[in-house]
Amino acid sequence: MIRLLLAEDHHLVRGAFVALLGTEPGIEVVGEAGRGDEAVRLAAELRPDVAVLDIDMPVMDGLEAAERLATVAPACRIVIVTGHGRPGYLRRAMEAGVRGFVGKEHPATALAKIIRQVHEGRRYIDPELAADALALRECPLTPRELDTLRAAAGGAPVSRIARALGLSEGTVRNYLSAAVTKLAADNRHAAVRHAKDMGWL
Amino acid sequence: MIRLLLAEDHHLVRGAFVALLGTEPGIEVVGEAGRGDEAVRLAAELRPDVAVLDIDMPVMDGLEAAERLATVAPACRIVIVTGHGRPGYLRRAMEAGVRGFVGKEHPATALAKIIRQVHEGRRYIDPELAADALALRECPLTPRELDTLRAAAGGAPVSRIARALGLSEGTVRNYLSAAVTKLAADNRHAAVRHAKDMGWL
DNA sequence: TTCAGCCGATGACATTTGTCATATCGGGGG
DNA sequence: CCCCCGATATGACAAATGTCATCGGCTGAA
Repeated sequence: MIRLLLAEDHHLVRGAFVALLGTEPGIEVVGEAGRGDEAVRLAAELRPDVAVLDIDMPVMDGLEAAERLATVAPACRIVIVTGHGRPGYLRRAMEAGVRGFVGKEHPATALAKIIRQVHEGRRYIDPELAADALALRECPLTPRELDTLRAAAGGAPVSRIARALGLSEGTVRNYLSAAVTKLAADNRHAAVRHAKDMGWL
Repeated sequence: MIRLLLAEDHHLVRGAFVALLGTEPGIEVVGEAGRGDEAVRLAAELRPDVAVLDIDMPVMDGLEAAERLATVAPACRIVIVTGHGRPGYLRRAMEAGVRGFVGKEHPATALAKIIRQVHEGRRYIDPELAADALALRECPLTPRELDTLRAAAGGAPVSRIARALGLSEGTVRNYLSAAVTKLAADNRHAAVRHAKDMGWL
């Protein structure tokens, strides 16, 4: 019997997953969490064999939860489930030692099989998402350029970004200009979007 | 027996819903769709009693599908399911004659009950989302201002927006300026974000 | 009919951004 | 030790953006 921990912020979806997996022989859902930190706490307590983590959760996301689980409950194999296939997610998951990675586009019938496969110590990576990740380039931005871009998300004017980072306005513009150039974007807002899509932000 | 049509773009989630509802006595899932247009086609063909539509779907979203179903299959009662509780969605749904509206945060066990209730001709509105909607202010932007803002999302420069909408650049800037002023934003990008948050985009 | 409000446009102007050259300072690699 | 690179800054200039006044056409409500 595989003891499973399920983390997914949408209660309705989580309940549906429980119904889906509950019918599977050999799988038992022993815990449910709606946030990443809850999942970590429950995993430490329940010692499940496998944890299925959604990425998109409030307070602590599934990737951070996976990273913590690696130290808190190293015996627990992890399957990450994600709605939007941002490249970069997969990379982070791999670095955290995650063994399963599937998109929500994946056929539902395959999930139980994937869980069993991961439980046996094998890996499963959604081929669709793996293909995206292979095309993923290294981030060409320096750390400070990334900071600046991050602060620029949300449409703040240069003056506020400069204040937020404790830099001069000129410096901020230099960084943003460099980022825009490197990403071949029209302006910083497009650059922000691009960086987000590539999983660099 | 309630004949149910299920529309949800994420295959994994859809399959889970089928599992969840499949265990319910008196409910039978007769069709599944991954896009709004598919749902409309299937509803016309299968004549289900109730359709459960996710809002967030590619090509045609759940709200538009609901609007079309009102004419294509008027006997079919509709339950809308939504992940993010953008205000404005509820309003549109009500105008389309939708009888059920639940967030994905809703307890999963309640879904079957809601479907039965809607099938009987009663209504069910998620109290959480209803509260948000009551606090909803009217959108102060004119239709064209909204179009322009929409085209500005993603960081396109004015020149491209103008081309996309077939307007002069001056006009585009006027609209954007008006939108920025009305929303008390620093610039159009902040205005886009604000409008999105309010469910106006 | 008159008036208000939206649509679309133009021109002028101030401000914000984006770009570039250039400078200093520190750290790391050859 | 020297050189390069990243972080930080300044100044200058061009381009994009935001704001405002103003115009004419159209439509719906009073």
